[in-house]
Order: sequence, then structure tokens, then C-alpha cells
Amino acid sequence: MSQMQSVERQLREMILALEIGPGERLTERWIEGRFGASRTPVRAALLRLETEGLVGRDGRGWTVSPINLAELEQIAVYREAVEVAALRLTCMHAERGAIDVIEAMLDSCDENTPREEWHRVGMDFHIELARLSGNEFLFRAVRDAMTRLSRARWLEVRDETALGRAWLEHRAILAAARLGQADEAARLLSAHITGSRGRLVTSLANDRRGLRARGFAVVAA
Amino acid sequence: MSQMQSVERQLREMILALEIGPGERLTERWIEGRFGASRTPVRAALLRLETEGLVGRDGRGWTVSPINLAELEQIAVYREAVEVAALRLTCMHAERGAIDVIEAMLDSCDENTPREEWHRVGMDFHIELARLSGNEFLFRAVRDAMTRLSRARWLEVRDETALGRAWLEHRAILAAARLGQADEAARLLSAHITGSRGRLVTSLANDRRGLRARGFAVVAA
DNA sequence: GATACCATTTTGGGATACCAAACTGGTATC
DNA sequence: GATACCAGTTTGGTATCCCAAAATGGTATC
Repeated sequence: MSQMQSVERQLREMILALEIGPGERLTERWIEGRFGASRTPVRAALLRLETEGLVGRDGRGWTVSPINLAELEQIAVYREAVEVAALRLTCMHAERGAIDVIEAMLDSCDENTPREEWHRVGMDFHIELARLSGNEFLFRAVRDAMTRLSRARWLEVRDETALGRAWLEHRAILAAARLGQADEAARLLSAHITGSRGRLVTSLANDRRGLRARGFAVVAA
Repeated sequence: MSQMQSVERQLREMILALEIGPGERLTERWIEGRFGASRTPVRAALLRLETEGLVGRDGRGWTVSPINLAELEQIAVYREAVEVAALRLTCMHAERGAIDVIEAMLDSCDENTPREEWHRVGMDFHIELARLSGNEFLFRAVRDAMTRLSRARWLEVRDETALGRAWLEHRAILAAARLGQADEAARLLSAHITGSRGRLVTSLANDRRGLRARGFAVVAA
């Protein structure tokens, strides 16, 4: 694996895992030293992560993108558009086996599963479901949106019941898709996304003080 | 303006204007010499253009992305999803004046307007309409999709009647949006996109031999 | 004539040197 | 004490150099 891709991957993981906090400043030289690479691959990584919205320019320098509540709401709207479109396509030519694989993902989580795994599977459920549409651009759009949302979802204060409800909704969506009921599946997915958007933004807004205390830049809606 | 942005902009324009043909190989050294910049800004430009889908990796080197008919169809589906979603948002909070500005864009084209101007305005109509949604991500998605489609639209063999029909459809969409009739506007836009997608792909498929003769790589659907 | 093989060139990935602009910290001035 | 100012440092933008891998082209062999 080239260093270029390696730096990009490692830096992305650090940002998504909040090891580098939202709003933190980045210098190319620090990254260079941190990953033992020279500036060429570092720059390539920053340029790529910029298009993913994970880092941004701050005048002359770079910063890890802050959590922006207004932006999160816009992403959720965007996500709903592309994810519902993908799901409708999937309903048209749903393959039994493919949907079973997604369902198995959900089954893999139980009460003994660590929280971070629930988090990851919850994201992958939506991404893999979009992949089934067969439309590369809808798939990429969903994956990109989920990536942009993932740090915020990680910060969200979620109770157990919320996770349980999400899983029930996921299963209901799959059931409708399996039967090819596009309108019903779309309705369920829209409700699921709208609901989780509301809870996400509310939770972050309520905990904004706490998040700032942890050094995380959180921009209001 | 920094050279980084300058090289990126100039190279993008050359590719979109087909001055560098789809499928053509690019070497960093050639670009370097062509624009009088060093490899650092050249590589930054290539990395950015790669995310826009205008250039791609070909093993170790770079190529201008070929026209891919299957991909064009997928982009059109993606575009329909995001553009319709944006239009629905616009209908919710449509400002009179903003829509008038878009209409003025259409008015600026008459029988004396050069073909390339019609082409540009036809694209900008959709992009600016999406901007009115107020959702940055839907807007970017539409702009990105239109960029990816633009080379193909430029190659399309269009008769005068097709352009006239497109303008009529554009005006009908604006009329519905002005009245806040979201469903009607969405229906018209969907039909407009679906229709132009069909004509675009048909035209390119029919002229594929001629396009290849001009040195343009055109991948079948 | 086709093919296998080798020397040469080209090319992208990476490292490093240099520069101008921005930032920093301290100092002098009021 | 506040502020204007200046020297030193940091930092991103750019140019250049090096290298290994891949492409190229010619040649010897069958």
C-alpha cells in the first residue's frame, strides 16, 4: 500500500474516531511527523479528506471540520433524497439473497455487542442497502453522507431504547423491500431518517456545553 | 490566484471543452509544461479532478475519463433524485425574485445566441435552480452531476426543436415552482430529465462510430 | 517474421530545499 | 495599561531532486 493511501486512511480514522477533535488545527508538518511520511503524501491525503468534508481550509492552514448542526440537518435532507431513491431502485430488482445478507448484519448485534460495533453496523446497514440499488452514484452519495454524519452520531447521547427502535425500523424497511413494496419501504425509511435526524440534532444541541468542554467545536444550527 | 487553483481550473476547462479528448492519456510532466507550473500544483489539480470524475487512474498514470454510456444513465438517475428533492424544497419557500432571475437566464438566449451559450445556460438553469433550495449538499450534488454530464451533452447531436422543447419545459417547471405546486413541478422535472437522458444516450450510441473516429473513447452501456 | 530479452527512457511516488506570507512574542512608545 | 511596531519563527505553496517501477525500443535468437 502506498504511503499516500496509508496516510489518508490513518488520518481519516483518527478524525472519525475523534482522536483529533472537531475544530482542531492541523499542520502539514505535524501530520508528516505523526505518520512518518513526507509532505507529498500528506498533502494528497488532506486534499482528499477535504472533498469528504472531514478537514477544511482555515485561511492558510487546515482544521478538522467542526460539528455544524445546521449542516447536519442539510446532510440529513440530502441523505433522505438519495437513500430513498436507492431503496426504490432496490425494491424494483431486489434479490432475495442480497437482502438476507443485510439482515444478517443486523442479527450480528446482540446485548453483548460493544457500543461501537452497534454504531458501525448501523452505518453499514444504510450503506450496504444503498449499494444494492446498483447505482454507483446513489451508493457513493449515501456512503459520503453517512461518513459526514458519523462523528456526530458517535457523540450523540443514545439510550438503549433508541438503538432498539432503530433496529426494529431497519427490519421493517428490509421486510417491505423484500416484498418489493417500494412506496411502503420509502415511507418507512423517510420516517426513520427524519426521526433520527431530529434526535441527533436535539441531543447535540442539549449537550453542546459538554461537548465544548471536551474541546470539540460545535457550531449551532 | 494560486497556481494550484489556476492549473485545476484551466485543466478542467480543457477537458470539459473536449480540447483533451475522453480517454486521452495525461502525464503530470505534460501538464507541468503546458501550464508552466511545477508538479506540486499539477498533482493537487489531478487529485481534485479525480474526485469530480473528469480524470481517472489508469494503472500508474492518468487518463481523461472516457464517456461511459452506462455511467451516464446512472448519473441521470442520481441527478433526478437530488434535483427533484431540491426543487421540492424550493417550492416550499420560493422567493419571487429568485425565480425571476432564473427565468431571465432563459430569456437571455435567442436565435442569435451561439450554440455553446445555449449549452452553458441550459446547464446553469438546473444548477441555479438547485441553489435556490438553500441546501448546500443538494446543490453541490446537482452541480457535480451536471459537470459529469456536460461533456456528453456537448457531444450530443441536438436539433433546434430539441433545444426549443427543453426551453419550454424549463419555463413550465419555473411556472409551477412560482406557484408553489411542488408535485406538479417535480413531475415536470422528472419527465424533463428522463426525456433528455433517453435522447442523450440514444444520440451518443448512434454516433458512437463517429465519436471514436474523432479519437474520443466512448464506452457502451 | 515472430518472439524473447535486455538496455534505456519515461513516469509517478516520495523527499527535500526554498520562499513569501502569516503568526508570535516581546519591546518601545504614549 | 494599552497599543503600535518589529524581529524571529512557523507554515503552506512551490520547485526540484531522487528512486523504483513500468513502458519503450531495439536486437538477437529461433
